[in-house]
Amino acid sequence: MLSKSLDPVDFTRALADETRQKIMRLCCCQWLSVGEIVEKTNVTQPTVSHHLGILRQAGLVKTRRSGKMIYYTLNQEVLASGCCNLAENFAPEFPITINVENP
Amino acid sequence: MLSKSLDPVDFTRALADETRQKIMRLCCCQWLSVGEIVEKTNVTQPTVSHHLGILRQAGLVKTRRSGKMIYYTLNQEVLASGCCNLAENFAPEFPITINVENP
DNA sequence: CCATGATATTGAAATATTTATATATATCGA
DNA sequence: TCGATATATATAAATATTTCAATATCATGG
Repeated sequence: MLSKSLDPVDFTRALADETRQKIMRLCCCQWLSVGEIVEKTNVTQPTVSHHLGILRQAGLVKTRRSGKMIYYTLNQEVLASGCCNLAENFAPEFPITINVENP
Repeated sequence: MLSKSLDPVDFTRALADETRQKIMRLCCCQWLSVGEIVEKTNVTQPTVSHHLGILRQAGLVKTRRSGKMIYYTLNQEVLASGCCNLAENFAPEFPITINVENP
């Protein structure tokens, strides 16, 4: 089942930052701990936490705790449905569909 | 032919504002003059011009002059391809396609 | 329970964005 | 060309965002 998608303003605002998109790229298809994300970006740990918080609030990441570490991964489903929602709202003449993978 | 789409950061930043989305909604399927857009929003004419400038720079609106007036309409094609691009970048597991209308 | 390591939160500085007022530019009709 | 109207630009104030240093919280091993 596809998730309920964000309001387009909230959705785009959550995405509209270079550092957040860098983080999103990093944990797009894998689970990374905060420390690993810090290593792979040029920003401090609190800054990474801040951006992860914004992404989390928007439902754009999933989290999993393992011991002291918290692992993050991008929620691609929410991302995809947000993109479709955006297109449905602002580009109705160019219908877009998600080709959901067979389960 | 589908246009070359924006960098995801530029694309989302252009969209990430409530006033701009209001303007985008207004001129989504119609041509509106700046004055008409001002009437239908709660902001002043310079503010509308400012936002139209941001949308124009991102290629998200088309313009047409008729006498003293300049008409704007949303470039749905750029919008749609930007959405697809975003999804391709950040949600590769949920492939999205534009169903281009038959020409 | 305490010390340690991982992540989150607080507070503040730097920067960017949004908005409005004032002004400039451009087009048209007389 | 002048005046009127439509839109754009410049400037500045208010607000929001990004970032970091300092500190707090949370989970684990001893």
